[in-house]
Amino acid sequence: MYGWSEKKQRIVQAAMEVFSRHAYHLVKMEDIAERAGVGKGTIYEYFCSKDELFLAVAQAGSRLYLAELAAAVSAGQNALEKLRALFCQHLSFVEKHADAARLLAGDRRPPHPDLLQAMLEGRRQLLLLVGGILEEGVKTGEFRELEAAVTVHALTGALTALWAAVLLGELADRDREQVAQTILDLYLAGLAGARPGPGEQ
Amino acid sequence: MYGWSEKKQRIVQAAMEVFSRHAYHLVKMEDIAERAGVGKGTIYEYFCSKDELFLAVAQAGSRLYLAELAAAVSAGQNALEKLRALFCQHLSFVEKHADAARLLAGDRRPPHPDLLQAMLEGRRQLLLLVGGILEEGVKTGEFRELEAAVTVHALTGALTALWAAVLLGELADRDREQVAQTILDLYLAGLAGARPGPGEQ
Amino acid sequence: MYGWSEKKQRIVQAAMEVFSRHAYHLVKMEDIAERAGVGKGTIYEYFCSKDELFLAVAQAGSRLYLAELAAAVSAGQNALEKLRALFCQHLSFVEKHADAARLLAGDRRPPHPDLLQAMLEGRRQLLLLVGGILEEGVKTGEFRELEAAVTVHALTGALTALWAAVLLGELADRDREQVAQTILDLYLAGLAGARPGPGEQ
Amino acid sequence: MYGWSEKKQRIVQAAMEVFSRHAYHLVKMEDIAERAGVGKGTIYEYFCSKDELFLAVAQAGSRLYLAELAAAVSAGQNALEKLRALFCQHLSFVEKHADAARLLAGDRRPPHPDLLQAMLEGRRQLLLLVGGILEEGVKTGEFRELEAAVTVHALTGALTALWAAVLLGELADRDREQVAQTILDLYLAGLAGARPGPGEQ
DNA sequence: TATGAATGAGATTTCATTCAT
DNA sequence: GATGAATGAAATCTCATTCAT
Repeated sequence: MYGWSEKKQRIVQAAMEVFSRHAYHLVKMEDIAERAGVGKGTIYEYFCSKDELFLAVAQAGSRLYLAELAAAVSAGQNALEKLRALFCQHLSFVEKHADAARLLAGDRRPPHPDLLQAMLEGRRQLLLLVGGILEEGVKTGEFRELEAAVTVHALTGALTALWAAVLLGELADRDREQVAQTILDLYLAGLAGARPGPGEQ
Repeated sequence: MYGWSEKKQRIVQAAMEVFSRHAYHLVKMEDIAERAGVGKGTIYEYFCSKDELFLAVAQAGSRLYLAELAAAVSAGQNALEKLRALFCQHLSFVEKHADAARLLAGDRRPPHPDLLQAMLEGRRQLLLLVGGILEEGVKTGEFRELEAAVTVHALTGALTALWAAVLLGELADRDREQVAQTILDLYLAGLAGARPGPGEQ
Repeated sequence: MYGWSEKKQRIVQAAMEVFSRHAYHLVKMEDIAERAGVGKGTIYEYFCSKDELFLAVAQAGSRLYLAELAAAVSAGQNALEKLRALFCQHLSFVEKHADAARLLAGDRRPPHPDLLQAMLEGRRQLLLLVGGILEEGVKTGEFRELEAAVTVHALTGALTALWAAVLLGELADRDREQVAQTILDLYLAGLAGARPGPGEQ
Repeated sequence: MYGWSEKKQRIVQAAMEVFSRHAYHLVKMEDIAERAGVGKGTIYEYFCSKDELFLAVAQAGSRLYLAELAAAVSAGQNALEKLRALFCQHLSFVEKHADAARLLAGDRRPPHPDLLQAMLEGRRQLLLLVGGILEEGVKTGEFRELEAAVTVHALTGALTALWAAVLLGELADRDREQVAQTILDLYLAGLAGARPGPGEQ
């Protein structure tokens, strides 16, 4: 991605903006070309099909997201800090990269069956990242014994749903930190438990 | 929906099967007609466009889901039971109605911008249902004080993610009850808390 | 036409109303059926195709027109009277049978090439009728020597154009008799000649 | 029309040839494309719909006709000469531009109601042109007092009918000049009057 | 390399016609 | 005879893709 020419970058950026706002079949190559400020044929210098372009865009978004997330998480010293970093970074991302978030939260189904595996790759990475945090927490005793392989879905599902809520403006009046804290409390203490005091966090 | 003719039902059923397996633009009206065992033109006797058919299918799936969910939830005597019913019924649904679940978990983006509001209706209903459980639990003291408007997204997000996991076969080896229990534990006691004993459940 | 059942008549009448107002390809068999108050399939009990129905309608209109015209003309005692009757009756027709007039003045091209000859039949009849008047007038000396085969087109063309003008409302403020007289004057005396006195008419 | 690209011209030309020979609904876009030697999609680069193409063709024919007619007429020194020029040029046109004439003499009804006004424009222009000749003639005393608003329809109707006759081969054996002279005599001297001597013409 | 005019496969949709009732 | 639900051939129009410039 970093070796990409400036023009290729422009095309991907434009495509992300368009694909994130409209369903795949409503997006015309010409729309993307226009927004990128290049000719329609130029796109085909860099991508051999609309499908491939979509995949590239989805993967670019996915990689950007995962890179930022992984970086933030890895800065945490323990599972708890990592979990907090996960939620905070995740919520930051949707603000900085609304288009990418909209794309990643949107169509799950690939535009062509052949791309299914490629489009599931990002999901796998995220499950690994979150699963890793869970397992680390269990190992260190920060978290109780739990079934990481199931729990991980609850956590990643929450992430996606938070993006959707933000993008639909349903959390527009809320502070990001406050939202992250609320979610963190939920997953740490549960619905029934007392809110942990500041010292425990 | 119950006043629909048998043929309309067949068409919706066929459309759900096809739309749930392939992206909107990959689905041809002819595919649906063929699967429904009717002529292509017959679909247009009942739906004026592909868009409208898709919407009808999405709404049929959504209504079916919400009806089953609401029925199960309302049988619970308190918030805790309702939450358990929510997860159990949700996981049952994906087994009985894999197509509907695949459709509801799939495309978030409407095939045409005009349909956005209609397609968000099901989401609103679900948020109300889950939000209601949370608020009831807080009122009765079953749950601690919490921000229902934020928490609700974590819960609904988990639901969707569980479907995705099931549909991708990632939970194929797990018992549904066990999964529901794991999730329930997570949301009741949190990651840090001790697993509640049987008496507390 | 007189042996037609009442239902066939209703269908032809409805078809005339619709075909006279909209281009052939904009008219749906269902429109006609609805206006006739019969089922769509019923039309096919009487006519085997849309083409044939159109032809029947055109011919019905044509026959009605020619019959009325011929009757009026034949009442004239000489060519001059016949010519006057021609114009008067022609202008009456568009008032009494606006739909038929609109149809006859409208599409010249048949909806299918095979129908060309049939649709030219009415035209031939009209040319014969008008040509006959001319030849009679020449023979009796009422009219000067002239080329009937050419002149006849000028006269019939005027007829059609007058209908068009009436149907477009361009002669709405004029009395029919006055219009007929003006046209008659034109053809009798020409543009340059003096208006013939009443005794000459 | 003169700024049109060569390809657009080809398309209009091909469309005129096809539309002039077959009813609107029998003409397929592919027929036009094939005759123009372009791809089907290429037509849509220049015209957004079949309707619009038809309108463009009709207007192109109409403009060509009116331009040639107006030029010929304006060369006449007086009303009489103008009237003669009108008939001569009119008859020339059908020989040089049989397709355009066939189209203009054919369907009066627009393929879509919305196009009615646009398609009546040419008619209006012709009525103005002919009406102007009549009024000039009356003013200069070349013609007697007459109702131009009515008479004009007789003249334009004759024009159309002459085209029809020519296109149907009914005047195939006649010399154009002779036909024009016959018609001119009719309108100048009438049916009853003596044929004007050469000096009067 | 960059372009966009040209293309035509392929999609949706219409509607004349059929035929079981 | 009368009906209208069902049909599928066929039309318009779109748009991903190509390729001459």
